[in-house]
Amino acid sequence: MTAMTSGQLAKEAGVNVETLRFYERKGLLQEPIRLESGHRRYSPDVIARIQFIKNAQDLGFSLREIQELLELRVTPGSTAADVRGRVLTKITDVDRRIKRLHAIKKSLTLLVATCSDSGSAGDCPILDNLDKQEVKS
Amino acid sequence: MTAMTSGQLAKEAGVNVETLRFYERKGLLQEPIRLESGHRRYSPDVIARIQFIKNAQDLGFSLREIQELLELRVTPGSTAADVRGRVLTKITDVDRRIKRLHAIKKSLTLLVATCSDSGSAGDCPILDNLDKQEVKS
DNA sequence: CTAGATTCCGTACCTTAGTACGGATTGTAT
DNA sequence: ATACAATCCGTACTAAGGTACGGAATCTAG
Repeated sequence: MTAMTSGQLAKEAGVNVETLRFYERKGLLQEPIRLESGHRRYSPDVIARIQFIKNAQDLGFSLREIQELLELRVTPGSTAADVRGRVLTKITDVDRRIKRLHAIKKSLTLLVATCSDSGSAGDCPILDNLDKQEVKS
Repeated sequence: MTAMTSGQLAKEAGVNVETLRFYERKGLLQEPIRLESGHRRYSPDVIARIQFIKNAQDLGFSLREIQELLELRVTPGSTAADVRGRVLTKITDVDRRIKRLHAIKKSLTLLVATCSDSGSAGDCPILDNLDKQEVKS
């Protein structure tokens, strides 16, 4: 079986059929050839492409960014350094988010320390502190 | 000036007027009294309430969660331990997100190491690796 | 008093990443 | 041949957190 239907591809790749159409609209998947009937016929290579998308998503890339990565792949004149740059930018981005979460955690931890675990919610110092709290990121 | 218009409140609190209506619809802000004309009249206390919301947002709480916190405040029978519990849950959540971001960063860093910064994008090993990459969270 | 600013309302729109729906065609198996 | 499954399409809907729009009514300053 050298070619597959949308249903088969969806199953193989572990995505919804609707998702295939969605990716196609977004330009993440090339428009496949069609039968006379209009039904799509996919090359099994598309499975790998979908894996690529999912892996990149797992690494924190948005579909927009993934599209750009995929375009780099085929754009003449684009260099490996370009690709590397995207990844480095993403690392910086991830670093920022980690820092921010650490700041949040710190604030939350301080907040918990103010609360003695007894008494009514209305008297809970946490709620009062939320009136003044500030997170530094 | 013991009472203020929506425009004044919005300005004082640093939010959009539309946001006030939005929060009202969401139940985050109590419906204010109205003039004969139907125009809203706010107590200056609402500024603090909006600060509370913004601070809690900064700490990673969603509007839904903030609403629950605000409800705890006035629900008879709810305890300080309840409030404390919400915050502890949020800390756990933040921890999970931090761990996940660390795993992502690690993978991205490994990815960058595979790329020699020269050559064409099509040959970049990063793109090949994205076909097999896996993030462990 | 009148112009221009503000506020009112419902609704639509935005982003992201899909999922769901419903009716019309095909494809397939018996 | 007939039934049932799969696919097609456009559109609408979801979540979250708002922002924008347009027309009507009201408020305020000169």
